[in-house]
Amino acid sequence: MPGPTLVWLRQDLRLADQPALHAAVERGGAVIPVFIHAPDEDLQWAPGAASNWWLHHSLQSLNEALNKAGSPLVVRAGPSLDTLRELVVETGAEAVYWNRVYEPARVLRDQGIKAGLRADGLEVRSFNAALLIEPWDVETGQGGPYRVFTPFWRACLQRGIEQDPLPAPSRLPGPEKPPASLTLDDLALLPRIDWAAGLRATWAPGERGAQARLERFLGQSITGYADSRDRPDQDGTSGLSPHLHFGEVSPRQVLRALRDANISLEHKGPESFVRELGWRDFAHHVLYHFPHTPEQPLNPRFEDFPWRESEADLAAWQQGRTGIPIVDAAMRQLWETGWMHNRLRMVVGSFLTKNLRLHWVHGARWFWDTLVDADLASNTLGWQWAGGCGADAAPYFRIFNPQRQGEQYDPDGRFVRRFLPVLKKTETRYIHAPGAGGTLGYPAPIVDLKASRQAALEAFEAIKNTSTSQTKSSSKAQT
DNA sequence: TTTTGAGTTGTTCGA
DNA sequence: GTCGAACAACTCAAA
Repeated sequence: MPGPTLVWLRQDLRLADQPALHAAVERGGAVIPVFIHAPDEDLQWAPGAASNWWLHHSLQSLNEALNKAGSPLVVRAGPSLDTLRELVVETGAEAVYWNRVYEPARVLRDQGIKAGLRADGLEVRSFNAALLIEPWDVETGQGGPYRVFTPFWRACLQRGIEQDPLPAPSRLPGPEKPPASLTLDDLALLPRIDWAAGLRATWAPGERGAQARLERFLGQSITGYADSRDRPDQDGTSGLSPHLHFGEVSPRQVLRALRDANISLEHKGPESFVRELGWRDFAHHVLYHFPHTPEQPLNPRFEDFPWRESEADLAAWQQGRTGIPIVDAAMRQLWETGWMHNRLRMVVGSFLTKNLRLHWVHGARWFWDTLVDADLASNTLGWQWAGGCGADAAPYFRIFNPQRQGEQYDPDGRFVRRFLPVLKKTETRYIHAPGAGGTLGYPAPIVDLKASRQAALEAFEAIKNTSTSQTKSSSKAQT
């Protein structure tokens, strides 16, 4: 009988299609699932408040499932390597398994941990649980990483993205004597002042919540997804982003569910949804190969971009009082529900970086603290794209007109009225520009859209020919 | 090495 | 309201 296996859980908080857990059961011997709280190891990108709220509930749900299966979750706090070593001593574990993560700081950390534990004589294995294609699985004809989505995705599809998900273990052999565990409350992940009512009303963290969300999406919205996904006034998106981030469901399981429901990937809706899963992988690809991008522009020309600094404007944006209804409603949706519709992320991102001309990192930081789906890869890619300095080969400087976006994608103003009750009685023809019709209690725009657009174009002119946009060389790391 | 085709999500203007 | 063209002429990736 082999000695126990520690399964170190991070962003893979599920039992089904769980490669590390599955391999630990296959190995034989006791299986000890472990969660280690070590936010310091994420350096300046430690999880934010909304993300921690989700994590608490996801761990709670996971613990119930693990208990039922026969081996309760062991919760610890402290440096990951030291904690794993302590647990090895306490349990007599002979192996440590985990599923890989791809954030630069964690990649480095995990390399060190793998080497350290192997030097201790342990069997260490890591697995892919989170992506269809891992960052090193595809490369360009020249042998480098991709910087443009479409060729990346073509290469992924050519390679094949479907793989059979693993079944959930029916039973987990627990240790004879379970090691001591902290309670979830000990981790103090929940806010001290309870602002999470809107989150509770919106979300059901955990593996079952993820399955329910997936089933609802496949039953309701996937057929018309190609169009309805752009409509914040409709329930047209999957809402799977936080579940995917925490690994409560895997993209492989999502693909399998599509197949099981006889939904053809050839059709427009499903095809565009699966491409969004591709964007998720692409974000991980870019972050892995360009680890400086959470703070530095992928396109180095933007190092010289003349960003403005204005705490007042930043605060107005954060708090949803810019005087642009679609922007303000979106920022309040974020604050209340911990989530924002994808199109609105582009709209508020463009407004912050182009109209207010504030640095995109300010936006990335605010999203990081307020999103339940905050993910370093996706957040970084999204904000670099919004700022114009990222993986977007378009030959012009893209500036959204938020009023126009509102009129186009929230034509009746239903979304705006939902999050800005002060505009409840505003006529629809004025709902996206109440400044023109005059609405009591709603601020005038803090910036003139036309003039600020012009100023952004001029600022872009200033850096256009400063240098070639050769990206910084990538620093590859091994896992 | 050089060439070629193509690139998530847009806006404005004028017919 | 709708449609097509102009915008300005950039990079990426593959052939």
